[in-house]
Amino acid sequence: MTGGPREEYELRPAGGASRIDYAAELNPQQLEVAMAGGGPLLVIAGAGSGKTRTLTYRVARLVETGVPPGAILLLTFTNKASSEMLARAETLLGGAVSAVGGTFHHAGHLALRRHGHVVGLPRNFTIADRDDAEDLLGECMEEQAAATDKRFPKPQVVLDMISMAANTLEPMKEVVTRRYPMHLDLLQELETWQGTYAARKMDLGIVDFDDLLTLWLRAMDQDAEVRSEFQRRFAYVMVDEYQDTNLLQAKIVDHLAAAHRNLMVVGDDAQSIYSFRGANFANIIKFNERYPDAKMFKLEINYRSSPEILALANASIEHNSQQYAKKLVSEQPPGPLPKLVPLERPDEQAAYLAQRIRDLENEGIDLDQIAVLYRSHYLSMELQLELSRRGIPFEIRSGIRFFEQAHIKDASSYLRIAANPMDELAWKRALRLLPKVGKATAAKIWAAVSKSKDPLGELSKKKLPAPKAAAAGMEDLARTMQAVLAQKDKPSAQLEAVLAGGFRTLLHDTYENANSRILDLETLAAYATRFQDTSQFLAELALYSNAVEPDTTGLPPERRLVLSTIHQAKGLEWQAVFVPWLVEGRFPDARALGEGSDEEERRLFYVAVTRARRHLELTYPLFAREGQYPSLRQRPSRFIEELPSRLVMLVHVNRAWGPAPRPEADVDPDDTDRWMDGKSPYDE
DNA sequence: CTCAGCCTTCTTTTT
DNA sequence: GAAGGCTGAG
Repeated sequence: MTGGPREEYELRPAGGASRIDYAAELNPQQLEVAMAGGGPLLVIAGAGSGKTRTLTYRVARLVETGVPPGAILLLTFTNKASSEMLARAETLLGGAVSAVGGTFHHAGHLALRRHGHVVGLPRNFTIADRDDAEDLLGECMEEQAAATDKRFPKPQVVLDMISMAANTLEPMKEVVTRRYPMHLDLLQELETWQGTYAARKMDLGIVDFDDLLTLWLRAMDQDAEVRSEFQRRFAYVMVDEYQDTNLLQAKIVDHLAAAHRNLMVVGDDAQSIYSFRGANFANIIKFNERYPDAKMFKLEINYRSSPEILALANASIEHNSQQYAKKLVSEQPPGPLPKLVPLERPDEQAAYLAQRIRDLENEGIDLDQIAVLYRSHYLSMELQLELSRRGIPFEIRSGIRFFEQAHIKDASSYLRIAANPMDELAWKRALRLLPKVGKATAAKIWAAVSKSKDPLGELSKKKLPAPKAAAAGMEDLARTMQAVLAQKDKPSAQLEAVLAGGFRTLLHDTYENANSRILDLETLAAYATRFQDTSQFLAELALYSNAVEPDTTGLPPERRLVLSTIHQAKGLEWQAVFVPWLVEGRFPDARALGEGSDEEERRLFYVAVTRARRHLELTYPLFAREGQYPSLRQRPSRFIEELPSRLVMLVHVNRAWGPAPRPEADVDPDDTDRWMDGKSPYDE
């Protein structure tokens, strides 16, 4: 192994040959990072501090100093981040960079296609998305006579636990004790399900999202050849959003960098917001313990927000105890004070937001430069109604994902069967599309078919345990599958075959908007032409599950207001940002608080406010419905209460303003008995 | 056994 | 306002 750390690609000065004037285009802090040599580097990049720019210039710099682009591995958190960064590096260098970049899951997928056999995976494994995984786990649980038992948590919950164990590398016992103590009495069962679920996936040649990382790590752990191949291939490893990596990912990174130690991790501890899915805050906070010789850099100059907005952000995050000391300094001219706006009720809040959005638009701010960022998706309900009523166009970043829609998954299940005839989930999905075939019949047919070495061959035989009513459907399926198989590894043609083989008709029979769904599938087929391998195409579908819906209208994109969760807004910025629902229980979220300290929620608040460039407004309702209680006085969020009052401008909104005002004590007389049971902890 | 329709419930964040 | 559970008809 060419293990030689820094010898392998000795950094040489770019000299006069460089087409980039680094010193002119980067600030001194950024420049240091871009020009730093090899070895472990920790970059604390504050919000809006030009992190992507800095990383881009570093990639360019490495390439200019002789590192082959293919030897640079850039691991990111989202597909968007990696493609953006690579694209910018290419522009910078004026040519294809071909550095290897992508999400951890993407890299894990490529690694397993190559080396999966080391850990017992067949070459044609298929990827199960979250829904599939839940189904499969549900079946494992049912086999243990569990699903019907009401004591047992739902597969959804159990999968959360299994996933948490995988991502934190903790034994199930630890996960249950720490995060699900109410289920401790079920530990035995949970461990059994965990085991059968893992075994079942292996049998069927199915991997879930977590397996893409778990098995990748296992392959490197077990096989020195595999390990050193990665270490040789990627002489420089960079990790973006390091604060959101979990222990599993950290281990993978440690393996990759073990030989050469050319590891640069970039992140902002103040923006660590993914502990709910196992992110390990300690990865970044204690990086120096694992890499004592690491050099640390800080990017603290903020190019995005006004000093007023940063003052608020800095003041808020100060309440967290665990963090690297840093203070964002604004490069922007002074702006208006952030506004704090209490409203009477959620309806008034929505009306206020809509009105202010119109105001800002009239002041010359484009709609797509305005965002409403909320803690949880359901908090946008009233606002959506209000915006529709007023005809303000908006787009929601979240919700239904294109590739997760039923018709997309249904159609691709045929391709999955073709790629991996043992894919039980795909079989059942395809079978259940047939008339008169439901859960039970599908299971029977699968049981019969899966006994054979050639499940697909069984399909054409007439002996399957299908009811007479389903016979015609079975024939259709057999015929369609033949057509799909005939187009081996041409996913586009395969999709066309599915459509032609009765799926088009099926959609018309099932959905009112069949035509738009057919159009979706035709668009997908067009997109699929770039793949020469059905497995690759299917993996892409699973891994890019939140890719934006392809534009089938052909119309120019409208300028729209953005509605988004804060999680999805990370890394983005807008001229004006509204953060509604700042009351205890909603933001901070009651459930999230239950998991421990409020520091992650505060970081979420920090992320939200640092998205704003010039206008920031924080709003909350004084009264709101809570479950069966139609109107309870709300307590303003601690994130508001703890702010020094000089940092915000308190705005009082005339109650007569907005939609029809309601009586103060808005209690339905018929509901009073609910108030009588004395159980409400909220009475004030 | 399927499937439609009516019920309740409970609203987190996602590769 | 979606999704899951439950019921009853075919």
